[in-house]
Amino acid sequence: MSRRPFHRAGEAERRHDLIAATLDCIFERGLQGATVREIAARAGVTQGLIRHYFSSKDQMLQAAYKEVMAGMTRDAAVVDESLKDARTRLRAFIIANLTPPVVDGRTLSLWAAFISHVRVDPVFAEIHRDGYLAFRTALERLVADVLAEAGQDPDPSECREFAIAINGMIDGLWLEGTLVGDLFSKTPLSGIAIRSVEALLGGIRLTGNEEPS
Amino acid sequence: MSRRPFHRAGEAERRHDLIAATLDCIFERGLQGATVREIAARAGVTQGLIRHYFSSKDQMLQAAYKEVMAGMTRDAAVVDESLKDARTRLRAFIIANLTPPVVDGRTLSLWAAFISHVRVDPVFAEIHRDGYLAFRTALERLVADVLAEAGQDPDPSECREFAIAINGMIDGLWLEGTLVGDLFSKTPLSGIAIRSVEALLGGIRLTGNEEPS
DNA sequence: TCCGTAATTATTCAAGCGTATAATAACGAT
DNA sequence: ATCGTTATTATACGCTTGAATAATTACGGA
Repeated sequence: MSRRPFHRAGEAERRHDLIAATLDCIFERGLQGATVREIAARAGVTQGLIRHYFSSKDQMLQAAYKEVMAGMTRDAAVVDESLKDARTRLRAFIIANLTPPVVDGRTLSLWAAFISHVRVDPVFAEIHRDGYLAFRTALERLVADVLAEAGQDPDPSECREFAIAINGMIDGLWLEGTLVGDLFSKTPLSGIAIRSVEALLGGIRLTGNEEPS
Repeated sequence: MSRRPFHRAGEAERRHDLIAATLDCIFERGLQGATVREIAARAGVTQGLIRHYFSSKDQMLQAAYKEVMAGMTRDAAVVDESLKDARTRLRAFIIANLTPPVVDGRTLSLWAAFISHVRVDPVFAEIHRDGYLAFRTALERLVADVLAEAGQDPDPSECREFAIAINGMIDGLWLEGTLVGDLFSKTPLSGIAIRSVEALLGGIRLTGNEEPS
C-alpha cells in the first residue's frame, strides 16, 4: 500500500486550482453538485486539502463567487480608454456586455447559481452589491460623458436614471439572451441594445459606421 | 405509543399544501434547505407522504417551479382588457411588473433558486422557456397596439425588437430592484421604466395624468 | 354497521455529505 | 546529507439525505 505521490504547489496556485475546480462543478452540476469530494477529485487532490486552504466549504464558495464577479467586471469593463469618443466607448461597453465571453452559458450558470444565495447569505449579498455598484458607476460615468459630448448639461440624477435603465436593459438582455439564446439567433442582442440606448438618450447616435454583420 | 392522528385530504389540496411548503422552504433557506423532511414537517405531514404524491423529489420541485412561473405570469399579465387605450394598458403592464407582488423578495428568491436549475435540468429549461415566451408575446402585442394607436404602421419584426428590449429592461430592473432594492428608494423603478419605454418608442407618451407619488 | 381501499404514519436503509484528526512525504534551510 | 516544517494524503466519524418498505387508520360505499 503506497501513498499517492504529490507535489507541493504554491499557495496562490493551489487556491486558484481549487476555485477553478469548484466553478467547473457548479457549471456542470449546479451548486448542489459542488461537493467537497467532487471538487477535490476534479482538482486532482484529496478532500482534506480543501480544509487546509479554506476554513470551510462556505468560505471557499464565497471566494469562488468573488472570482466570478471579478471576472465579469473585468471582461465587461474593457472600455479602451484610448477611444476618444465617449459615444464609441459607451458602444464598446454595451457590445462587450452582450457578446462572449460575458454572454456565455458558463458565465450565466455560475452567476445564476450564486445569485440564489444572495438573499440567503449576507456575505454573498455584499459581494453582489459591490459588483453591481461598480458596474453601474462605470455606466453612469459613460452616460455623463456621452451627454456632455452631445452638448447637453448632464444633470447627475438624470445620468443616474439613465444608467439604471440601461443597466437594467443590459442585465435583462444578457440574462434572457443566454437562457433562451436560440430565440435571438436572427437579431443580435447588442444591436437591439445599442439602438434602444440611442432612443433612450434622446436620439444620440452611438456610432458613425454601420454595424457589422 | 399511539400513532399520530391524521385526516385524509383531497388530492388537489394535499398537492397544493406540499408545494406551498416547498416554496416556503426554498424562500427561507434556498434550494439546499428544501429537504424532504423539512418540507414534510412544514406541511404537517410525515416525509413518506411526499413520495405518495410525487414520484420523486425532483418531480415535486418541477411542479413547484411551474406554480411559481404561473403565479408570476398571472400577476404580471393583469392587463385589464377594459382599459381602452393601448398606451394605458402598456403602462399598467409595466407598473404591474415593477411593483409588488412581482417585485418582492419572496418571488425573487424563488425565481433565482429555480433559474440556476434551468441550465442543468432540461425540464426546468422547458418550463422557463414557456413562461418567457408567454410574457414576451403579451408584450409584443401591447407594443403593436400602442404603435398602431399612434398612427404608425407596426412592422412585426420591429414590434418584436421593441418587445425584446422592453422585456429585457423590465427583467433587469425587476432583478436588480429586488436584489439591491434599497438603492432605488428615491426613484421608483416603474417611473424609470415608463419614461425609458416612452423614449424607446420614439417619444410616445404612455400617460396623460402625472405619475403618482 | 362493517369492510375494503388507499392515504398516511412509522421505521429502516444505504449513500453521500462536511468535518476532524492522525500519519506521511516533499521540499527548503542549514 | 540531514532535519524541521507543513502541505498533502488517508481514514474515520457523525449526521443528513432521498428513497423504500411495512404497519396502521381514516373514510366512503355496500
